[in-house]
Amino acid sequence: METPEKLNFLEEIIEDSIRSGQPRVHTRFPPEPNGYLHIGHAKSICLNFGLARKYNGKCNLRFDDTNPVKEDVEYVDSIKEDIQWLGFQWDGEYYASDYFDQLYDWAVELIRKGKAYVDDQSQEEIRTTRGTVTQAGTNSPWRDRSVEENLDLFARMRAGEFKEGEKVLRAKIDMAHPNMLMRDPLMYRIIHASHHRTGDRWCIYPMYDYAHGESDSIERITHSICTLEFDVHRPLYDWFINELGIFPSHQYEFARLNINYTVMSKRKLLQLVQQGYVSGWDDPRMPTICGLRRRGYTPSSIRLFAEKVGVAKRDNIIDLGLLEWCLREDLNKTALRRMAVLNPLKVVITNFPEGQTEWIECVNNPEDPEAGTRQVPFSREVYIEQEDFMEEPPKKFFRLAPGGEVRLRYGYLIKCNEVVKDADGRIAELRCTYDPQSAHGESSDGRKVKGIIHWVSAPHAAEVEVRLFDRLFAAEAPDETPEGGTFLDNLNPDSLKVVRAQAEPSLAEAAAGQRFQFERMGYFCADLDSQPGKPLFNRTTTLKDSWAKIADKN
RNA sequence: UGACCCAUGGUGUAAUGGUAACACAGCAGAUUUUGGUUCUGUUAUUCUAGGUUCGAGUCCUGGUGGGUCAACCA
Repeated sequence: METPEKLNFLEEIIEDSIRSGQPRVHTRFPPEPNGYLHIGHAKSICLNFGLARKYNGKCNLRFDDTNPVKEDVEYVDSIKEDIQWLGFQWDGEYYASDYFDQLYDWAVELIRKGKAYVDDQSQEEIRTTRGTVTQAGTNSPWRDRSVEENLDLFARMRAGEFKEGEKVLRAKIDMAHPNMLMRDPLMYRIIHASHHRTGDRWCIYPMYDYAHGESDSIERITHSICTLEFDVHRPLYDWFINELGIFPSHQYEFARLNINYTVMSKRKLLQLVQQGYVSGWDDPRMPTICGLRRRGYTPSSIRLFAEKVGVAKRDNIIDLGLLEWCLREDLNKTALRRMAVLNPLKVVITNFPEGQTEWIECVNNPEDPEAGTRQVPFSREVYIEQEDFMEEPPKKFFRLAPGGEVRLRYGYLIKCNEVVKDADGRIAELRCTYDPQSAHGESSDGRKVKGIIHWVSAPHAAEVEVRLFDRLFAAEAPDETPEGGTFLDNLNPDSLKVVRAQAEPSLAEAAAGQRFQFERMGYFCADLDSQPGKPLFNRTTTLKDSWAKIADKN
């Protein structure tokens, strides 16, 4: 039985057009190269490339590079890297700047048709005569210049005869239009700046609204999808295409992705970087794609997330927990298990011979038999997690306590006989005995213990640096601040904690980018700066922790 | 106060005029050498008022609530 597939509204639109005889699907992902991509862009990438893939169509990568003062090649490189890392490949690499000549010719055509004019008003005058959302604007005194004069002035704008702000080219639509964007929108402005691709060839640059639809049209894009805030731009998008009589691309809008406990605007992310609140665009706490990558997220977990959040036109705030769930879903199946103790407490096993090492076979991944096993050393002195021992355990505490017994994961049962304290009364070490008959899940008399804890042999342990990340913001909606506040006030002061951990020896040789599950502690990834012999791990995310909930209730 | 978009469990997303469902989260239990994983069960949903219809989450009208738009940004 085939279950009917649930289509999102964009797929509905595409399938409608297929049914009516328009089978071709061509999308595009159109970033401006003025910053790094974030998880919100990942949703758009998955949509554009995913739709093309699903309907045997194509998806272009097009850089919307119409504003030379904001853009840079540094960004185009990072954008390409991020898209490929996510698992997508574009069918063509294009730049809006490749169309500057065509766009110029079309502007001349609109002037000839009496649909565009050169305006001499200042920026201030243009702003005030545009009116407001409730009041109509007023016509520019230059609105009715002759075609010849407009042609001459526009050519001289291009030739560099005017200073920035002296003149602009405007579409002649309707200064009383209820949609503000239709009140004689600007098509070209003068910018005497070098462009990262066209250099100094141009000193007039097209605005987004004039360039975007035409670029889509040139590439014969069938479905131009963008976020909701461009909805009011659609009439203008259509207006230019209609007036020019060119290939009719169509724009469709979907709700952008929002996630709680983070910010998604490029401006704010830039601020975090520039003011040093994070170490860079790829700080593992950032919602940027490079940040998530460095943190240890997998491409497929992000694709799964994009699929799970779906696509609609309703504003949304997705729970960060869903992204983490998608990550664990992936990593649980693929990450090799290792043992590392983040907050070590020394345990001496008094009845284990001094100087002896026993090698214990440990499963690399219980979810994947093919991952095999490894040998881990065991000896008289081991480290366990401080939080796995309590002198006065609460109810349902299955871990170690005075007189209590737990199993060392993959190893023996140990019983705590003595708690040794230092001069300040702090627990210095535990003295335990082990049951030599208790390997492989057994015990000398058939008794069962509920607690299983991870451990590392002290003399064999590798000391490693581990960075424990928490959410960057303490507030669910960091943008919502009281009067006079900023989103920076909501930064989580404890978003980064660095510890020196004791890890099983093999971890010392981890290569940058390798992912592991440290049993019972979470998923970790060797950082970009990690080197064999001097490893550095990022905690990608914790494991689900149902004990924490029980402990909270106590 | 203008135009446009949106409104379904806590969070998302479906239901295409005919039994309101799925995922995450929550809760309860089973399994488990990770308090992980897996499995089972379970709580909880159509903004509001009218209208059309045998029948409305879906169509229509009004209201309410949220969002977008007044950069020579994209």
